[in-house]
Amino acid sequence: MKSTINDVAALAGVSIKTVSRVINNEPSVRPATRKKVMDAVEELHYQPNLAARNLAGTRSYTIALIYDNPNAYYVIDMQNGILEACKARGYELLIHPSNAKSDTVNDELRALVEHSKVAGVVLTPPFSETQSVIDEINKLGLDYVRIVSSGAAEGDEENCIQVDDTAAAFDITQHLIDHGHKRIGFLSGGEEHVSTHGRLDGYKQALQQAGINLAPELVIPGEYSFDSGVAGAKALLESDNPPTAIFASNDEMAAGALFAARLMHVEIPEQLSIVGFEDSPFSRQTWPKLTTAHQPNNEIAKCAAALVLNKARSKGAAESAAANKEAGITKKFVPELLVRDSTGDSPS
Amino acid sequence: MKSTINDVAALAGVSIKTVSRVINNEPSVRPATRKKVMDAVEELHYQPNLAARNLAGTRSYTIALIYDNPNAYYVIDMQNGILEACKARGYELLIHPSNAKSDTVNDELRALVEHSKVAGVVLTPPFSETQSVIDEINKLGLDYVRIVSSGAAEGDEENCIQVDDTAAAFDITQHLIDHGHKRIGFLSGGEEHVSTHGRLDGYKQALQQAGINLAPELVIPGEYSFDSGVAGAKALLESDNPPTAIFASNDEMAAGALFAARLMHVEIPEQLSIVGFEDSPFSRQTWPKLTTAHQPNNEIAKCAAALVLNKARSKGAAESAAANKEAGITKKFVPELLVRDSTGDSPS
DNA sequence: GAGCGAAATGACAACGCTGTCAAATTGGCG
DNA sequence: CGCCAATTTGACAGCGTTGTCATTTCGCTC
Repeated sequence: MKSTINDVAALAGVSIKTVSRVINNEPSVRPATRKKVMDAVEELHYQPNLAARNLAGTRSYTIALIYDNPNAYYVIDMQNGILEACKARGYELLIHPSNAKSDTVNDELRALVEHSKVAGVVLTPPFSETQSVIDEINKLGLDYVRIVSSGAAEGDEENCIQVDDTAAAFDITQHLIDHGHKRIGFLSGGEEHVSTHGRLDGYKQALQQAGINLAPELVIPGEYSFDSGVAGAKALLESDNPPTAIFASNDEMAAGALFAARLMHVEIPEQLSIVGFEDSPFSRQTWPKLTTAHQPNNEIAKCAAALVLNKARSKGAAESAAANKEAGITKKFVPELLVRDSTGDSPS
Repeated sequence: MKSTINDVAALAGVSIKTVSRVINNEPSVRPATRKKVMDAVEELHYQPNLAARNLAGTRSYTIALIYDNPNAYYVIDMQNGILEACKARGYELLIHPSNAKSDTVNDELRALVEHSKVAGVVLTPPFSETQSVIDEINKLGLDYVRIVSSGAAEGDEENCIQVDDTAAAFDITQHLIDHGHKRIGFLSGGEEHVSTHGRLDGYKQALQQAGINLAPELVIPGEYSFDSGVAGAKALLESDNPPTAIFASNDEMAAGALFAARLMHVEIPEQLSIVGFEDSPFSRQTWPKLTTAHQPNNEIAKCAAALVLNKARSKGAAESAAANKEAGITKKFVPELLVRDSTGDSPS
């Protein structure tokens, strides 16, 4: 039924080692031989057994996605993107949700390597921005790719897929300013995320460039959640001198802000403009639909996965190939402004 | 660094086979020996290597989750539940999104078995309700658990985790009836889902029991999506004799209905009541918050995973254990009515 | 067409575990 | 105290690959 490398070798009339060479794209196989083998592979629908490969080889065919993110859409997008890249190259993906608070990631990482012989990992915030995690990974000799907010790439650009939160936040804020808004509230994400600071920076830069003074009371701390968006927007709207627009650090918070506005009978966008960030599916399902910044998570994930996979692969093969193959992999993304219905001209 | 079964055997002063027996909980090991081995395992932090196990054994330590569902929350809940169960038993989970339309599942299933030696699968709708898929799985000799709408369990209750959509839909409809609603619109999910029919049945039964005639024009076909909810609700509201309440087959459709209502300046719940189904996180983030039926997906997934895992395990061990272990596994769930703010008394 | 270095191929061990089956140990009983 | 059956333990092969290293074949040169 299921064919092994032996079957292929027999059919092609070569040794199993030669088959191994062909399927691993190693050099030193004559074209004629290679063809014979490939034909046999084709005919038998041969697929190398992963367990055997992982066991025998020095390199492994499994990578892991490590995350701690309550946002289902984000996780799914990431996951699907990585899965695509894996499938294309015959790799397997281990999903590993963890807990940033509990501080057990490092142990889990070690277990992942020893227990399942993982070759590489894709790290998402906040792990991707935590030094101790990166140190551990280096100690373990794992290949990795960090999906980070630009600020966190430091001297490690090689291993990072960057999202330029600052530039995108600048654009968003500018959009608000263009509509005549001068008092713009800012709902912050969690302190531990570098993106929180990046987005705040973009907001500040846009204000400054427009000659608008930063009003510290308009910047509300929060944590990337719906409830936090509700609370933040409420605080803002109940203040003495409420803003005419609110920049929520992500779509969930924006949805929360929308909820708060509704609660307080504030019309959107007539009396208040609200923007989000990420372009989550539900930013299209709110009323009104949210103006936001499109963050292509699926694409980001695909690039991240392709990057780790190339690394893992280039270990054995020609190192030079690495740079070569990175062509087609985008390493820096700038979420693009997406104007929908939650923003309009300033009422004042 | 990483210890193998040999290290444990050496430290415990026994053969590797005995160690194997202990870690697999096989009988025929004297308590004293067992303890020696367990101490050694402890001391070395030994964890069996999964690739080796999968390669050597007849049984495997990997299961797969097969799904085709655009609802990120659903998938994540399922996934996390299964992951928990897997982790507890040292299993690995392969995530396998597929496409019900493309009809490639069967091939993919086969590849999963041959390529990765998967031992069992958890199937979610619509695959769990597709006979050809189930046939293929049986042919492959895979253990499986189907998460299905009650109607689809047929004579295969043993392998099913059932969700009683009919009972839950009945309760929801009853809730509406209790509030004086007599014209209740019904927004259907996709035809291919058995749950669609189950929910419709519950709706019909409640109407009948209350002596309300079914108005066929109030039942709108759709497909479990936001857009479909918008369209369905619009059609209903624009009709000559619009309903005073709408039962949307899931929360996404309900959110769509909310959107349509807003568009048409219909106040919820004053002029129209809307209910959803599933208790997705965003049913709490709409305005107003949705009345819905709480479907405990995470719990369902955990039970499903525990069930496949028990099956895979009991293969070698005492068969009798199976029934025993199933204690604690719920096999039938009835989503519970959750009254929030989108329903109220009938205006008429 | 003999000789040589390079390229292509193959034989075989090893990866870490489980399954099979044989060997050793145990305990009960006459 | 010895014998036998039952229980416990171990030796060894094998799972399907890859890595190492030896062997064969090839393409030239003179």
